[in-house]
Amino acid sequence: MNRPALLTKGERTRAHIVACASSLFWRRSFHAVSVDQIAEVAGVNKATVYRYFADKRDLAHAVIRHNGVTPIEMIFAASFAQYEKPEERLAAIYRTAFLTHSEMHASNGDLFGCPIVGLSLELGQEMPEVREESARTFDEVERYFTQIAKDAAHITGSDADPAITGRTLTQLMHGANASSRLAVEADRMLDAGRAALALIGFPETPILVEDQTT
Amino acid sequence: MNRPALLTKGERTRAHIVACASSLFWRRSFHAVSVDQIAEVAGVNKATVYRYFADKRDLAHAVIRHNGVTPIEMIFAASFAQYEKPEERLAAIYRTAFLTHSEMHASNGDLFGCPIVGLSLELGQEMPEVREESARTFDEVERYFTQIAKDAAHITGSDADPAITGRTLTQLMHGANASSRLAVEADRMLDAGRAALALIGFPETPILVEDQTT
Amino acid sequence: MNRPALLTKGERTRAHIVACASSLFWRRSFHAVSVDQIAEVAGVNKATVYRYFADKRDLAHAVIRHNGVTPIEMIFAASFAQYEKPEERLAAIYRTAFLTHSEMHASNGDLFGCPIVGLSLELGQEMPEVREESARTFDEVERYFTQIAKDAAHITGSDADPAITGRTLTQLMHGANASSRLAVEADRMLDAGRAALALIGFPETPILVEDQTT
Amino acid sequence: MNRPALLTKGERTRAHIVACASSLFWRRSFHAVSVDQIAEVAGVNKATVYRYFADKRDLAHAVIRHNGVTPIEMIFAASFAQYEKPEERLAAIYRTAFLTHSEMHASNGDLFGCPIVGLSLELGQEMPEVREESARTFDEVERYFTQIAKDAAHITGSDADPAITGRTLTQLMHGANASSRLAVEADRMLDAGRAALALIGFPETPILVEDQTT
DNA sequence: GATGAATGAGACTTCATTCAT
DNA sequence: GATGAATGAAGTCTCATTCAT
Repeated sequence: MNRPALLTKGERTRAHIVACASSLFWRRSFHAVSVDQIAEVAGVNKATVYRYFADKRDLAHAVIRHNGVTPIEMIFAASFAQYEKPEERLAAIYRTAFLTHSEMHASNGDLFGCPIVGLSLELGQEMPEVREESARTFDEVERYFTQIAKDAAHITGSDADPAITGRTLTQLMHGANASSRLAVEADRMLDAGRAALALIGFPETPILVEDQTT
Repeated sequence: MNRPALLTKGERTRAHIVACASSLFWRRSFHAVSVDQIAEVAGVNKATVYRYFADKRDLAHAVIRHNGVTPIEMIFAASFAQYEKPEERLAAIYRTAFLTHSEMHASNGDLFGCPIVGLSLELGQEMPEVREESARTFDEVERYFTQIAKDAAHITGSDADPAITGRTLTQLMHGANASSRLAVEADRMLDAGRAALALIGFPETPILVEDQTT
Repeated sequence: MNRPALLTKGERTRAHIVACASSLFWRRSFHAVSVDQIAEVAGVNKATVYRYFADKRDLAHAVIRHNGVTPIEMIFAASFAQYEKPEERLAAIYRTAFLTHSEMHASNGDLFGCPIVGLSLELGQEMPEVREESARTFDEVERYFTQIAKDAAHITGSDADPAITGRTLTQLMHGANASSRLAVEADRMLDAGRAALALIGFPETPILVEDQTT
Repeated sequence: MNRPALLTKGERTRAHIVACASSLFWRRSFHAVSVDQIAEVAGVNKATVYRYFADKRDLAHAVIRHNGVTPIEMIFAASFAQYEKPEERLAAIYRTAFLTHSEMHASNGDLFGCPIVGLSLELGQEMPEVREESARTFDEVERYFTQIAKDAAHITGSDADPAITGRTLTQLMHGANASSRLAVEADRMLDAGRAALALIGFPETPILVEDQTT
């Protein structure tokens, strides 16, 4: 999508289908979305979907991969690239997550939490590879959080184990996504963000520039 | 189930169907399980299912209610009844959750996290009532956790807002369930439990009596 | 079909579906007939077909079994029951086959040869069990023909091996069916019948009472 | 194939596609093989298939024609060219058929009988032209066999009608192919060959040089 | 209170075919 | 002369649901 000319027509079609499927799975779950609907939303014939994906399960794989790399690059790596201080990095991550959720809520009237967790919980038994792939993605997330914890401990002089703090930060983000979606309140993200900042010893760091709570 | 003689035959059949459906939905998601399969597992005719439930969605409601009340009674209320100190209550809650997950893993080779979240994420859009019902359940959980936070703050003299801590504890439990299932590791529950105890100011409280980390 | 009251409703439905499928496969081959068409001809819903048969292949099995037992009982056993002399038995078998073909030709304008061979040739690779089942059926046919050959040799004093003659008679019947269908001429059956009678040493035995060669 | 330099590239491509389709139809039937598979086996693009053939049915015609001329040239004409005596010609025909089947069995583990009959039986209703074309082919076969019968009668002094014997020989060959394939035994070909030789009055003529009965 | 039998709608998937390059 | 991309129609099979007994 960001390298228009470098993709062949087929690659573009494929990527477009993945994006559409991803969005639909996110909102309505894997089994509640039919291949017909995916094709319709993507504006292609159903047979075209099957030209690029062996079956519906294959689409789930592609979606999980798509959503594993993309958001990490866009949220975590971006925050690390832009900021140096651990608390600012953490704040940036939650800020992005919160804003994403807020916009989603404003434009859709709904809000869909983490695009991977739902799919992985749903398909965990049926397609263990999907769960494994998303577990790998969250390991990567945990690495980012552990780095933040380590840097923060360096500054605060805390002797807490950064690995453990990293895991807690990861779980807190899971919980933030889940409770945001269940309560349909983006603010839950901010609550979690503040708790996360407190956890690494920077309770005062603001997440939003102003008090623009939604 | 705990009041055997007070249920009519029909009520028992109904309860049995709900229990079977709950277990299946938990493991394989709502849409991946057919009414045929529920009937088969329950050992009744499919038409019998429809005698007790208007349709499949109705079953989802029953399951959510079943899983909202039961675990709270069994885990949270039990812990409050048995212990007085907030840290012991919190430790008991995580102990039970951990042991449940461990046993599940040992006997099934798999482990299914929270029986409500998956269903609610899956059906959030399609059946908002389900999401609302489970949101109510988690509000109740949050009340329990807030009580613990308040009692703990009383002892430690912390001036943190118990409402906020309660919410964080709730989100952490969400995250613990999610990461346990995704990683297929019951130990994630212990990690979260320790983080939770640290959060309320009792980092030394043991969750398990010994080091029986399965 | 011949024991109306002894079959449950389900068994009748099942038998009816098999009969319809058999007729369609015979005329148009297995792959050229859709389950929809079978259901329509049988006057039942497609899902009903799948209530009685695991899949379309399962229907092929049922059809092969249906056509293995029935015609042998009806043609071979009947001829053996009615006649004693080997040449009369052989003549009766060919007479029945010829008349069946003639009637088929008269009423349908077409003529479909052996109801098993086509299916078995078509599915030989894809479903070896079907081929094996029909091979067993033809072994049974060969046993009948071998018996005729033995009885005939006893009378004529021929020292030809009845097993070999039995096999030749079987192959000749295969060929008669094939060439009748390909040429759309029931008379081919008579040609083969006369050759068969000559083979066992009774070239003069008439197949039809009169010269009613359609 | 035997005039390499005289074919244009297009003609070669076309012939190659026919050969591949023929082989696939033979093994797996017409309807069980998709145009995709034919293209893949032939190593060409699917659209290329449609450059040479109007549709799939057209391919069936080409295949029937291909298999009508070729084997007759190769088996019957060759035998007539090489031998003079009718019994030697007949033995040569069955020898070739037997060896072809044996090799097929040895190399494929399976054995596919006559490459025309299956297709014709399958498509008899749907594409009468196919059946007619193959009927013509078998008329030609019958002419060869009738010639053998006439020559043999001349030698033996038999007064049997060569036309009738020719037909019987043709049907026997049909039956030999069918029973070879159904039983997956090339030896059935030899059985039929011996019966055929007996039929024309030369029961002692050997089909194979030695006793190399695979 | 329970069940065997049946069904319409819709799921996933593949087919033969065409078009633009 | 050949191909990658696309499609409408049709295929097999399953679903949630109902009815008669």
